[in-house]
Amino acid sequence: MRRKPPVTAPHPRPERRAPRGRGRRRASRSTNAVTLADVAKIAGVSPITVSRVVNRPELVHADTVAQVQRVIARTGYVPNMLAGGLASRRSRLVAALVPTVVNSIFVDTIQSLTDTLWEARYQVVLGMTGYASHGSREEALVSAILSRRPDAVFVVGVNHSRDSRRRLLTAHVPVVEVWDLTTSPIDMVIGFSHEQVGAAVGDYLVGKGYRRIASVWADDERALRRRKGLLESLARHGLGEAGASLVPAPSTLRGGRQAFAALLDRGTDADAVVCSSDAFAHGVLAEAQVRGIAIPSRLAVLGFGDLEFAAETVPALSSVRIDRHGIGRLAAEALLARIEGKPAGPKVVDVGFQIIERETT
Amino acid sequence: MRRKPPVTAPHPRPERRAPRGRGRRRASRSTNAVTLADVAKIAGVSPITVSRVVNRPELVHADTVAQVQRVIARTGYVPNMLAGGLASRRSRLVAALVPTVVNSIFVDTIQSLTDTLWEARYQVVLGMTGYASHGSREEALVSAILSRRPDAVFVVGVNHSRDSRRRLLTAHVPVVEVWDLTTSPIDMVIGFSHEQVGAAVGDYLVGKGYRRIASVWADDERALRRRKGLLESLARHGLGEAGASLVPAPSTLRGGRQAFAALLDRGTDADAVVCSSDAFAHGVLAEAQVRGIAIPSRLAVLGFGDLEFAAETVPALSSVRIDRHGIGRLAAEALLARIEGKPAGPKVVDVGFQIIERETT
DNA sequence: TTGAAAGCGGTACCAT
DNA sequence: ATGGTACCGCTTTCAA
Repeated sequence: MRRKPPVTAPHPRPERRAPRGRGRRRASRSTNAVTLADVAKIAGVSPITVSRVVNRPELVHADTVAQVQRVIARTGYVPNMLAGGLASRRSRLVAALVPTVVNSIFVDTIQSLTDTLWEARYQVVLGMTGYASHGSREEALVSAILSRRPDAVFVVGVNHSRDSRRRLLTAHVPVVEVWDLTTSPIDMVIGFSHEQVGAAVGDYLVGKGYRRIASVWADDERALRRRKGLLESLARHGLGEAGASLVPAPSTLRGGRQAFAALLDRGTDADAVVCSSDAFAHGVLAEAQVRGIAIPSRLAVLGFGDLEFAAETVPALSSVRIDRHGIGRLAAEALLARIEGKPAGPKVVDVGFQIIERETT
Repeated sequence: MRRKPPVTAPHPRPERRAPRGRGRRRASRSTNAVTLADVAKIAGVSPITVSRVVNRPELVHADTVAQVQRVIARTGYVPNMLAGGLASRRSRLVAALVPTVVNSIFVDTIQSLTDTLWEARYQVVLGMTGYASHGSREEALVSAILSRRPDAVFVVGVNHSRDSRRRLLTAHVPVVEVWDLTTSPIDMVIGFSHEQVGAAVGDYLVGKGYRRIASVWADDERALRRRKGLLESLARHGLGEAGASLVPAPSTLRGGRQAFAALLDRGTDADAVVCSSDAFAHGVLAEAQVRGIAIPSRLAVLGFGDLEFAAETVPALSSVRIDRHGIGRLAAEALLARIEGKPAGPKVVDVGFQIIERETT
């Protein structure tokens, strides 16, 4: 099998005479790329054998593998996954739809998703949908991304447009919705209840003795559901919201600072401020520092997300911890299982949350 | 009707009876997806006409367009870009290789890149290479990503492994390296000189009267080149570095805070601390606040990146502004131009930088 | 303006 | 363990 034809450079041969199986054409947009067929010819094996060496070497004799891999290395062959995906109906691509990666609580989740999928030889195409308040392009993005024929879809949130949901359903692809909860997922959902977070925060603060609770909030859909939970909790305790300041998503330190300043300028008498994000809370701390508002003695502050910096602010920020990495990893594992056709796991996974008490409450 | 040259047919097979142009098989992995051929049949036109309606409707009669689009809408047809990309040799995909998106200064650049490309109907596949200090997987990623046949590649940094560089070169695809500068780019480079940033920072601080300048730094390659520029500037002024504390990338508030604490615990007498990132600088501010170190009267602090929060810290952080969005947009435009085969623009674009003086210096 | 034929570069299926 | 054949779904070329 060591048939080694005079191997030189892997470049377009002039030899164009013999009726090869299928006439070769070399399209105009020259792509002098080495193909699997080229490798096969040089290695003196059939194309399918090269394919196996690349994808399932355990099916091929070790000597053949070595021989073929040598040719691959020498020629610099790079598989064409467009062709492979088309033929096998597996793109080895997972689409991830997120509102944004800027100042975002989702990046750790994406990181874990990507890392876990990478181990399984999958790659992630990221689609940024933008927040609804900024004119979401989720629909166009769903179409665009489905045309890549992803083997699975990861999407933040559970409330999608009718059209998006239908497209996702009819794509016949595993879908995991994350960072929220619903009883009727498109396919699977891994997240937590925002209402519960809000309620827990309310109960916690009231339990600590705070009575005049204000909020600094992003006009993001999930965030607003947390606020709803908060207000319901307060109501149960016979309390109302002691003022609120809404800011457009995404959350930034600046936004939180300005929102809190607005709250103060309106003359709030709050003894606690709940924020829809740690970034906002950080902004509140900054503004409080400037105005000489003692925290937590005069004002408590609570964030959301428990980002890495929360433990390091001054004073250290109390927050709500979400297992951001866990969500990404679990999502990847669930999708992989579904792609492999493994028995379906639970449709709904509640990863819960945890209030982390630090110095600001 | 598929006609094979008789000469190649080992077993001249009897003509398929099927009246359909090409025998349909419906592979086992059922993909009851509507194809372009299905749409064509229903609409009573040829496949190529449907293709034109989707991609270049201006070439098709308006009535035909309307008719076909109606069928597309009704059937829920979603083009298969794997097939399209394979046939046309255009994937409409741009690969972006970045160290990380976590706590990252690159996200705005990615955002602008993505947005600009989206307008031109291109999508971005993000590859996270990881920082060298964490075991970079750039090489594997380059291979993996090139197998998707991107129409262009965007990559942070100019120092790649020999292998990566070779692969990128032989991919025969427009490449833009960003966030750094070199006289010998793979193809194009859009960025700024890190040495110059360091030097400018040194000159600036010395000019402001600071003499004992310490640094809180990430062990990232580009960051270290900024430090080199800083040290050279100090040397020119007859000064040395008044201590340094190195931290692993990526930059976080925590890392900066801890590094600064270490510096203090070693008994530094610095009158200024330069940080390799705004996140680090923010951490320095936090630690200074805790320790009651007055800023800037007792200690000046300077960041890098001029992230959105820099203007809002207390006191407001002086920093080095980079046109993060501009780099992303310019990179997208340069790549698009090259994809379209437009006359090549400049190979090297220096977007410069700007020292933003606020309250910490 | 529209269409027929011939691939693009792989993989599935079935033999051997 | 390896190979022959027929596609995967779309676009290109060339012609009408």
